[in-house]
Amino acid sequence: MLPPAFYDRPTLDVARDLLGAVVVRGEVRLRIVEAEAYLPGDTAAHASRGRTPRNAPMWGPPGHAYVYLCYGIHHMLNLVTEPDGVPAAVLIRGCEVVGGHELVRARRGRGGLDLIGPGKVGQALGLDTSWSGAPLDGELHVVAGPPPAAVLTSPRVGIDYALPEHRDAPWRFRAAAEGSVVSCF
DNA sequence: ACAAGGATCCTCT
DNA sequence: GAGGATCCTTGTT
Repeated sequence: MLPPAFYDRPTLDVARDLLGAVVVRGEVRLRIVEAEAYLPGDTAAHASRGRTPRNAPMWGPPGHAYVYLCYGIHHMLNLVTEPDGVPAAVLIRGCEVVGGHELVRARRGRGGLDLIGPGKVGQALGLDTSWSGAPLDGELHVVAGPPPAAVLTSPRVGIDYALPEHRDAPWRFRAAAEGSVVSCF
């Protein structure tokens, strides 16, 4: 499984390198195909408005989860990066189911196995805010996987409130679908 | 103690 | 393509 040192690096590098890796909780195994970086000093990041009980894990040691509730419904999974004391994380925005299909189907209901969208990832893993701050070395962890053949970058989603230089920064990373040409952006 | 809004998803038209 | 769901976190009174 990926060690804390993997996360203890510049967040943009970690976000890109997470593509192809597999998030594991029990039977459920999800290959990461889309992620966004939230950097120190980034006005799109929760951490930019100061440390609060909710976002405290972002300041914590690397290799831990930061899970929060969005729109009262969706549990978002982030992986904390950079050294202890530096607030940064990678949001897992999209995955492919590579194990535990039945459990994912049961958790997602009619939603099926499509896991493009951070809320769907949290639901497929059965996460809630009690997982926030959990180390990624136990029931929830990440293992290495084959990297994608190509990586697409684009601006991040849903952060219109951020300063333009952060709103427009290409800090969203997506694995190019196998056999596809560059498109969809 | 209160009000506002959010790193979204699903359904319906 | 638009709107509602849904509730916690946060900053303010």
